[in-house]
Amino acid sequence: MDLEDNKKMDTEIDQCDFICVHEAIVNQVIKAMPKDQELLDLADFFKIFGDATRIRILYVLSQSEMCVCDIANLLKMGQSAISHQLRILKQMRLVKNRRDGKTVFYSLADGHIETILAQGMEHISE
Amino acid sequence: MDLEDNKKMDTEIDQCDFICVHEAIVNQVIKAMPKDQELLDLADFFKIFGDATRIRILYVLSQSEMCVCDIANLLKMGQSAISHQLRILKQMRLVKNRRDGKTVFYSLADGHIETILAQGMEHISE
DNA sequence: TAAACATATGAACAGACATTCATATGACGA
DNA sequence: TCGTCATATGAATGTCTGTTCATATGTTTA
Repeated sequence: MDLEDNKKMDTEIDQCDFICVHEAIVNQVIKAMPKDQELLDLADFFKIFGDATRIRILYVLSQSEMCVCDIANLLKMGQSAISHQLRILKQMRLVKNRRDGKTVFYSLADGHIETILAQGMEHISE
Repeated sequence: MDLEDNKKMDTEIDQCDFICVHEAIVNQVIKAMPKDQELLDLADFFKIFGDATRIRILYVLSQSEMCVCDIANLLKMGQSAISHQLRILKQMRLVKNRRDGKTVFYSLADGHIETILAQGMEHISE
Protein backbone atom coordinates (compact mmCIF):
# COMPACT_ATOMS: atom_id res chain seq x y z
CA MET A 1 0.00 0.00 0.00
CA ASP A 2 1.37 3.34 -1.04
CA LEU A 3 2.16 4.87 2.31
CA GLU A 4 3.85 8.22 2.50
CA ASP A 5 5.91 7.23 5.45
CA ASN A 6 7.75 10.51 5.84
CA LYS A 7 4.55 12.12 7.10
CA LYS A 8 3.79 11.83 10.77
CA MET A 9 1.36 8.97 10.92
CA ASP A 10 2.14 7.59 14.35
CA THR A 11 1.32 10.63 16.45
CA GLU A 12 -2.23 11.82 16.08
CA ILE A 13 -1.37 14.92 18.03
CA ASP A 14 1.37 17.46 18.02
CA GLN A 15 3.64 16.22 20.78
CA CYS A 16 7.29 15.36 21.06
CA ASP A 17 7.93 11.69 21.67
CA PHE A 18 10.14 11.64 24.72
CA ILE A 19 10.24 12.85 28.26
CA CYS A 20 12.55 15.65 29.37
CA VAL A 21 12.39 15.30 33.13
CA HIS A 22 12.96 12.14 35.09
CA GLU A 23 10.31 9.56 34.43
CA ALA A 24 10.01 8.87 38.13
CA ILE A 25 8.94 12.44 38.70
CA VAL A 26 6.42 12.28 35.88
CA ASN A 27 4.85 9.16 37.33
CA GLN A 28 4.69 10.77 40.73
CA VAL A 29 3.03 13.85 39.27
CA ILE A 30 0.44 11.70 37.52
CA LYS A 31 -0.37 9.92 40.77
CA ALA A 32 -0.65 13.14 42.74
CA MET A 33 -3.00 14.80 40.23
CA PRO A 34 -6.56 15.25 41.48
CA LYS A 35 -9.27 13.54 39.47
CA ASP A 36 -10.49 15.25 36.32
CA GLN A 37 -13.91 15.91 37.79
CA GLU A 38 -12.38 17.65 40.79
CA LEU A 39 -10.32 19.87 38.52
CA LEU A 40 -13.36 20.73 36.43
CA ASP A 41 -15.29 21.65 39.54
CA LEU A 42 -12.40 23.73 40.78
CA ALA A 43 -12.20 25.60 37.48
CA ASP A 44 -15.95 26.22 37.57
CA PHE A 45 -15.62 27.55 41.08
CA PHE A 46 -12.93 30.05 40.16
CA LYS A 47 -14.77 30.95 36.99
CA ILE A 48 -17.40 32.58 39.21
CA PHE A 49 -14.83 35.06 40.47
CA GLY A 50 -13.58 35.74 36.97
CA ASP A 51 -16.25 38.31 36.19
CA ALA A 52 -16.20 41.91 37.42
CA THR A 53 -19.95 42.10 37.88
CA ARG A 54 -20.04 39.05 40.11
CA ILE A 55 -17.02 40.27 42.06
CA ARG A 56 -18.74 43.59 42.65
CA ILE A 57 -21.91 41.85 43.79
CA LEU A 58 -19.95 39.73 46.23
CA TYR A 59 -18.16 42.80 47.58
CA VAL A 60 -21.44 44.61 48.09
CA LEU A 61 -22.98 41.65 49.86
CA SER A 62 -19.91 41.22 52.03
CA GLN A 63 -20.94 44.44 53.76
CA SER A 64 -24.68 44.10 53.99
CA GLU A 65 -27.52 41.96 52.78
CA MET A 66 -29.31 43.74 49.99
CA CYS A 67 -32.20 43.38 47.57
CA VAL A 68 -31.85 42.98 43.81
CA CYS A 69 -32.99 46.50 43.09
CA ASP A 70 -30.47 48.01 45.48
CA ILE A 71 -27.63 46.08 43.92
CA ALA A 72 -28.69 47.16 40.45
CA ASN A 73 -28.80 50.79 41.58
CA LEU A 74 -25.45 50.57 43.32
CA LEU A 75 -23.70 48.99 40.37
CA LYS A 76 -25.59 51.10 37.83
CA MET A 77 -26.74 48.04 35.94
CA GLY A 78 -30.02 46.57 34.77
CA GLN A 79 -32.15 44.53 37.12
CA SER A 80 -32.18 41.59 34.74
CA ALA A 81 -28.42 41.39 34.50
CA ILE A 82 -28.09 41.38 38.28
CA SER A 83 -30.80 38.79 38.65
CA HIS A 84 -29.11 36.48 36.16
CA GLN A 85 -25.80 36.77 37.98
CA LEU A 86 -27.42 36.23 41.36
CA ARG A 87 -28.89 33.02 40.04
CA ILE A 88 -25.43 31.82 39.06
CA LEU A 89 -24.02 32.84 42.42
CA LYS A 90 -26.81 30.99 44.18
CA GLN A 91 -26.35 27.86 42.09
CA MET A 92 -22.72 27.83 43.13
CA ARG A 93 -23.77 28.36 46.74
CA LEU A 94 -21.95 31.63 47.12
CA VAL A 95 -25.07 33.60 48.08
CA LYS A 96 -28.36 32.80 49.76
CA ASN A 97 -31.62 34.73 49.79
CA ARG A 98 -34.67 35.35 51.90
CA ARG A 99 -38.00 36.77 50.82
CA ASP A 100 -39.65 39.68 52.60
CA GLY A 101 -42.89 40.52 50.85
CA LYS A 102 -42.16 41.59 47.31
CA THR A 103 -38.46 42.08 47.78
CA VAL A 104 -35.81 39.38 47.96
CA PHE A 105 -32.73 39.97 50.06
CA TYR A 106 -29.44 38.35 49.12
CA SER A 107 -26.43 37.76 51.34
CA LEU A 108 -23.18 35.83 51.28
CA ALA A 109 -23.69 32.15 51.89
CA ASP A 110 -20.30 31.52 53.37
CA GLY A 111 -17.78 33.31 55.52
CA HIS A 112 -14.62 32.34 53.72
CA ILE A 113 -15.74 33.78 50.40
CA GLU A 114 -14.33 37.02 51.73
CA THR A 115 -11.14 35.17 52.55
CA ILE A 116 -10.76 34.12 48.94
CA LEU A 117 -11.43 37.64 47.69
CA ALA A 118 -8.88 39.01 50.13
CA GLN A 119 -6.34 36.39 49.10
CA GLY A 120 -6.77 37.42 45.47
CA MET A 121 -6.49 41.11 46.33
CA GLU A 122 -3.30 40.40 48.17
CA HIS A 123 -1.79 38.81 45.09
CA ILE A 124 -2.90 41.68 42.85
CA SER A 125 -1.36 44.42 44.94
CA GLU A 126 2.13 43.00 45.25
CA MET B 1 -43.82 69.24 21.49
CA ASP B 2 -45.73 66.00 21.40
CA LEU B 3 -44.19 64.06 24.25
CA GLU B 4 -45.62 60.70 25.20
CA ASP B 5 -45.10 61.25 28.86
CA ASN B 6 -46.56 57.98 30.08
CA LYS B 7 -43.53 56.12 28.76
CA LYS B 8 -40.54 55.81 31.04
CA MET B 9 -38.38 58.64 29.84
CA ASP B 10 -36.58 59.47 33.06
CA THR B 11 -34.87 56.16 33.72
CA GLU B 12 -32.69 55.04 30.88
CA ILE B 13 -32.21 51.67 32.53
CA ASP B 14 -34.40 49.07 34.13
CA GLN B 15 -34.13 49.90 37.82
CA CYS B 16 -36.55 50.54 40.61
CA ASP B 17 -36.48 54.10 41.86
CA PHE B 18 -35.98 53.75 45.59
CA ILE B 19 -33.68 52.15 48.07
CA CYS B 20 -34.76 49.13 50.12
CA VAL B 21 -32.08 49.08 52.80
CA HIS B 22 -31.01 52.00 54.96
CA GLU B 23 -29.43 54.72 52.93
CA ALA B 24 -26.64 55.04 55.46
CA ILE B 25 -25.61 51.47 54.75
CA VAL B 26 -25.73 52.05 51.01
CA ASN B 27 -23.45 55.07 51.32
CA GLN B 28 -21.08 53.11 53.50
CA VAL B 29 -20.97 50.28 50.98
CA ILE B 30 -20.20 52.71 48.17
CA LYS B 31 -17.32 54.16 50.15
CA ALA B 32 -15.89 50.77 51.03
CA MET B 33 -15.97 49.49 47.43
CA PRO B 34 -12.53 49.08 45.85
CA LYS B 35 -11.86 51.10 42.73
CA ASP B 36 -13.20 49.79 39.44
CA GLN B 37 -9.72 49.12 38.11
CA GLU B 38 -8.86 47.01 41.13
CA LEU B 39 -12.00 44.96 40.68
CA LEU B 40 -11.25 44.44 37.00
CA ASP B 41 -7.74 43.29 37.85
CA LEU B 42 -9.09 40.97 40.50
CA ALA B 43 -11.55 39.45 38.05
CA ASP B 44 -8.78 38.98 35.50
CA PHE B 45 -6.68 37.29 38.14
CA PHE B 46 -9.38 34.78 39.05
CA LYS B 47 -10.22 34.28 35.39
CA ILE B 48 -6.87 32.54 35.06
CA PHE B 49 -7.97 29.83 37.47
CA GLY B 50 -11.30 29.48 35.70
CA ASP B 51 -10.01 27.11 33.06
CA ALA B 52 -9.36 23.41 33.61
CA THR B 53 -6.31 23.31 31.36
CA ARG B 54 -4.59 26.12 33.24
CA ILE B 55 -5.51 24.58 36.58
CA ARG B 56 -3.99 21.28 35.49
CA ILE B 57 -0.83 23.02 34.32
CA LEU B 58 -0.51 24.80 37.65
CA TYR B 59 -1.02 21.53 39.52
CA VAL B 60 1.65 19.80 37.47
CA LEU B 61 4.11 22.63 37.99
CA SER B 62 3.38 22.68 41.71
CA GLN B 63 5.16 19.34 41.92
CA SER B 64 8.07 19.82 39.55
CA GLU B 65 9.39 22.20 36.96
CA MET B 66 8.71 20.81 33.53
CA CYS B 67 9.17 21.53 29.84
CA VAL B 68 6.36 22.30 27.42
CA CYS B 69 6.56 18.93 25.75
CA ASP B 70 6.29 17.08 29.05
CA ILE B 71 3.24 19.05 30.08
CA ALA B 72 1.59 18.38 26.72
CA ASN B 73 2.29 14.66 27.09
CA LEU B 74 1.07 14.55 30.66
CA LEU B 75 -2.16 16.35 29.89
CA LYS B 76 -2.60 14.60 26.53
CA MET B 77 -2.93 17.89 24.71
CA GLY B 78 -1.29 19.60 21.75
CA GLN B 79 1.96 21.48 22.22
CA SER B 80 0.47 24.65 20.78
CA ALA B 81 -2.44 24.73 23.20
CA ILE B 82 -0.09 24.31 26.16
CA SER B 83 2.24 26.96 24.85
CA HIS B 84 -0.59 29.45 24.45
CA GLN B 85 -1.77 28.83 27.99
CA LEU B 86 1.74 29.09 29.38
CA ARG B 87 2.06 32.47 27.75
CA ILE B 88 -1.09 33.63 29.54
CA LEU B 89 0.13 32.20 32.82
CA LYS B 90 3.46 33.96 32.38
CA GLN B 91 1.83 37.29 31.51
CA MET B 92 -0.11 37.06 34.76
CA ARG B 93 3.12 36.20 36.59
CA LEU B 94 1.92 32.83 37.76
CA VAL B 95 4.75 30.90 36.11
CA LYS B 96 8.32 31.64 35.15
CA ASN B 97 10.63 29.85 32.75
CA ARG B 98 14.28 29.13 32.11
CA ARG B 99 15.91 27.97 28.92
CA ASP B 100 18.21 24.95 28.75
CA GLY B 101 19.32 24.43 25.18
CA LYS B 102 16.31 23.75 23.03
CA THR B 103 13.93 23.06 25.83
CA VAL B 104 12.24 25.60 28.07
CA PHE B 105 11.39 24.67 31.64
CA TYR B 106 8.44 26.23 33.38
CA SER B 107 7.80 26.48 37.09
CA LEU B 108 5.48 28.26 39.48
CA ALA B 109 6.41 31.88 39.96
CA ASP B 110 4.96 32.22 43.41
CA GLY B 111 4.52 30.13 46.51
CA HIS B 112 1.03 31.15 47.45
CA ILE B 113 -0.48 30.09 44.15
CA GLU B 114 -0.73 26.67 45.74
CA THR B 115 -2.43 28.32 48.71
CA ILE B 116 -5.13 29.72 46.46
CA LEU B 117 -5.64 26.38 44.75
CA ALA B 118 -5.90 24.67 48.12
CA GLN B 119 -8.35 27.27 49.35
CA GLY B 120 -10.56 26.64 46.34
CA MET B 121 -10.32 22.89 46.75
CA GLU B 122 -11.38 23.27 50.34
CA HIS B 123 -14.51 25.11 49.30
CA ILE B 124 -15.34 22.53 46.62
CA SER B 125 -15.17 19.52 48.90
CA GLU B 126 -17.44 20.75 51.64
C1' DT C 1 25.21 25.56 6.59
C1' DA C 2 21.47 22.40 6.56
C1' DA C 3 18.49 19.37 8.95
C1' DA C 4 16.10 18.21 13.12
C1' DC C 5 13.95 19.53 17.15
C1' DA C 6 11.50 22.37 20.94
C1' DT C 7 8.90 26.19 21.41
C1' DA C 8 6.29 30.43 20.06
C1' DT C 9 2.83 32.82 17.52
C1' DG C 10 -0.81 34.61 14.27
C1' DA C 11 -5.18 33.52 12.03
C1' DA C 12 -9.37 31.08 12.03
C1' DC C 13 -13.07 28.60 13.98
C1' DA C 14 -16.23 26.92 17.41
C1' DG C 15 -18.16 27.10 21.80
C1' DA C 16 -19.08 29.73 26.05
C1' DC C 17 -20.91 33.69 28.22
C1' DA C 18 -22.75 38.43 29.81
C1' DT C 19 -26.10 41.66 28.75
C1' DT C 20 -30.48 43.18 26.89
C1' DC C 21 -35.28 42.80 25.65
C1' DA C 22 -39.64 41.04 26.36
C1' DT C 23 -42.39 38.71 29.30
C1' DA C 24 -43.71 35.65 33.16
C1' DT C 25 -44.22 34.84 38.15
C1' DG C 26 -45.41 36.16 42.66
C1' DA C 27 -46.80 39.39 46.29
C1' DC C 28 -49.09 43.37 47.98
C1' DG C 29 -52.64 47.08 48.18
C1' DA C 30 -56.90 49.33 46.58
C1' DT D 1 -59.81 40.91 41.47
C1' DC D 2 -57.15 44.28 39.28
C1' DG D 3 -53.15 47.07 38.95
C1' DT D 4 -48.57 47.82 40.54
C1' DC D 5 -44.22 46.55 42.01
C1' DA D 6 -40.01 43.40 42.67
C1' DT D 7 -37.95 39.64 40.82
C1' DA D 8 -37.18 35.73 37.58
C1' DT D 9 -36.45 33.77 33.13
C1' DG D 10 -36.15 32.45 28.09
C1' DA D 11 -34.49 33.99 23.67
C1' DA D 12 -31.44 36.71 20.99
C1' DT D 13 -27.13 38.97 20.26
C1' DG D 14 -22.51 40.53 20.40
C1' DT D 15 -18.18 39.54 22.52
C1' DC D 16 -14.69 36.87 24.51
C1' DT D 17 -11.83 32.74 24.63
C1' DG D 18 -9.59 28.02 24.00
C1' DT D 19 -8.04 24.97 20.57
C1' DT D 20 -6.24 23.85 16.10
C1' DC D 21 -3.57 24.58 11.97
C1' DA D 22 0.18 26.42 9.72
C1' DT D 23 4.30 28.54 10.19
C1' DA D 24 8.03 31.26 12.38
C1' DT D 25 11.86 31.60 15.77
C1' DG D 26 15.74 29.87 17.98
C1' DT D 27 18.96 26.05 19.29
C1' DT D 28 21.72 22.00 18.62
C1' DT D 29 24.02 18.56 15.84
C1' DA D 30 25.75 16.51 11.67
